[in-house]
Amino acid sequence: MKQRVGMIDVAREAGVSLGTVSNVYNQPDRVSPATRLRVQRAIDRLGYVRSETARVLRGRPSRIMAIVVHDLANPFCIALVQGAEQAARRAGLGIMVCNSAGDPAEETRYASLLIEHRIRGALIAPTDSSGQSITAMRRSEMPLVVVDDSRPGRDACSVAVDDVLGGELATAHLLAAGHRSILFVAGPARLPQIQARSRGALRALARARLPASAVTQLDCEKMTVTAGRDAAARILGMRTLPTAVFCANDLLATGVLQRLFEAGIRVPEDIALVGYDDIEHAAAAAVPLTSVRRPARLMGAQAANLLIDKTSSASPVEHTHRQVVLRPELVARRSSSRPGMHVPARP
Amino acid sequence: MKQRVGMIDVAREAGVSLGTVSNVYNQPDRVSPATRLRVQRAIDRLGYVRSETARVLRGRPSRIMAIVVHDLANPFCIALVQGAEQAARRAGLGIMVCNSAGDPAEETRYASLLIEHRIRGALIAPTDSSGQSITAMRRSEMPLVVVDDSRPGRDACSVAVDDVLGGELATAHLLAAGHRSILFVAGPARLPQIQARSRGALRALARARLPASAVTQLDCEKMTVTAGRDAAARILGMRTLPTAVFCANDLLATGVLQRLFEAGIRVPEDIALVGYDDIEHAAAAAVPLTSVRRPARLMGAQAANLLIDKTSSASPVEHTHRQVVLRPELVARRSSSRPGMHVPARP
DNA sequence: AGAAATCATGTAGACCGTTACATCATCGAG
DNA sequence: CTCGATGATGTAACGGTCTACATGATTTCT
Repeated sequence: MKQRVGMIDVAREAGVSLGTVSNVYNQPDRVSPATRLRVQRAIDRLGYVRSETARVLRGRPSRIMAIVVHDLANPFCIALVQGAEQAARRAGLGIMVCNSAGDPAEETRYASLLIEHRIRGALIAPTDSSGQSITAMRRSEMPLVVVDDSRPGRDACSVAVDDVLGGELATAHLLAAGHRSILFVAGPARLPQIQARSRGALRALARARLPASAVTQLDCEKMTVTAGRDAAARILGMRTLPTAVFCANDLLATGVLQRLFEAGIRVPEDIALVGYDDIEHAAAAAVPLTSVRRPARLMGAQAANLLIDKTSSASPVEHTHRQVVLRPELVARRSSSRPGMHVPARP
Repeated sequence: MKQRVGMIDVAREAGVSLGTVSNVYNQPDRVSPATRLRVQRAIDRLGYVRSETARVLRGRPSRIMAIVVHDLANPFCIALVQGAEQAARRAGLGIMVCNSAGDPAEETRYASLLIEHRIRGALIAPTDSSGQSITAMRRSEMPLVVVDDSRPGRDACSVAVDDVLGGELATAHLLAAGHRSILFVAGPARLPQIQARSRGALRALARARLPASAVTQLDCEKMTVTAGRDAAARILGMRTLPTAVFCANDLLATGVLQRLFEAGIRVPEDIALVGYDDIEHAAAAAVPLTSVRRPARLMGAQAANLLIDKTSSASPVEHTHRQVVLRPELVARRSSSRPGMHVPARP
């Protein structure tokens, strides 16, 4: 069982001093080509690998960053992760994925794990608005980028989508198709994203000079397919059915679609349906789903790049927080098309 | 701008020595309750957090482990990650997710990143059979668990599914429904998993005393929805259509289903369809998809636990590699039901 | 009772593998 | 002979863990 081989061993093997080996890595041009080669050979011979652990301890920025999401089962989060992973990979970094599963306690636990590891920084899609873990991280001076939190906070970098506009787009689309009885199937009302989308719906009504009563809201505890099925069950129990349903999320919409289908209600003929996020699944559903697209991969990538810039700049003091707000986009598909003017099946 | 606070600061604040603070963490019962409390208070007051970096450098096992998958876009891999993440969380560890994107070079790059970081260990779903990165890791003595590689190697821990059985189950199911002209839409033929499923198909034929010609194979470069659409296009160009299609993967099956539908071919009436993996999406498809279920989350969790056990045992020398092989299971849904005996729509 | 052994607490100091910085040779040019 | 370059060396951090040892109080033995 051989001992771990360190820089000293390499130095001895190459017949130079410790510092020279370090220089070969960090200031190659300060070392004469001959010595450099000798050191290189020693490194290969011994199969030496630098210890990041020691480098970080010495003050170098870590090459690991983290992304904390609230639901790994949600394709939107997955897309965020993919985007971030891709950007990180380009910069030679690795990504730690933390699933808070919507539990603020888990989020906090992960936060302390990350702080203890002195990682490069974190992308965080906060679970609750209180932002306990965020303040914990900020206290530890860990670089942070907040993702998918629409509230305009000037005290941190963030990447988000204009959810008010998103809600407006969806609603306006349905209004334009003639719907005057729209149900907004919302997620937990405490989430700022949900509130924003709801405000967007109202704005659409105002723009169209229609009464606020044209949209009613139905809150759900979770934003999953199952929750969508439950919501649909509640819809079916209503005295008068809405003519259109706008869901806060494509998973909810998928659940609603399934349950309505089972009840023999046709989409879009009987009820028009619009989702949110435009996850990949949406286009391939039984009835291709109209949805408000949020560019998740792009968001992940932008957030990661923001963090990388932030932590690469030589002078971290003069850093100003940047807020990126992306525009959502309505993707019309069959689930909301007016009878007789079907959108072709091909996505 | 305050200086980072370390153990010495805590010690000074509590009026004890450095070692005592360390003992409060590592051997709490060696220090008197009074002192312990005093130290605790100092820690809280100063907002001190231990540096994992320093601990690892001193020889403590890291609290980060990694999982390397070949395609983050594949729900099967996501499920693996979810399982591993859950298990890791229970053990207080964090998971680093690395997407090799099917590129052995990336896999190797990640491998060295992981080694440099001296992480706890790695779960790896290898991209190519050569296993370059695996040998790199093994040379560095990093604990390893191979996931989803069916080849029986006694030189590493592994968690896999019996893919031969999986291929047999799917084929036998179709044979039992009377199909005698089955097409196996395979992935890259070099992948051992694909080879195993193919062998399974042959075994099913042998068991049923049918000629090997009852199953033909169609290779695809990738295993994505798009590849599935392309495969379907090729199928449509055949002189005589098969009566059943068995896809190496649910993504392929989804693509095939879409393309066949567009061509006006009904599933299962005209062609029966069976997928593999049983991703969540499969049950919710337009035509619920029959599939061979692989318990991905369980695999991820088991692999993670294997790794945790391995790295927690006091005596790492007397460790014997364990190979876990799980049984796949056929989940019959409408896409393969015989006309007239429909499985109910509800998944 | 006095010496010795036991015990609970703390302390001191040597690492772990790097990096940064100050120092020190060496040598040709002016 | 002094000056600058240039290249290599030595060493002090970084923030912990851990072993060995000092301290004093309490118990045990003779």
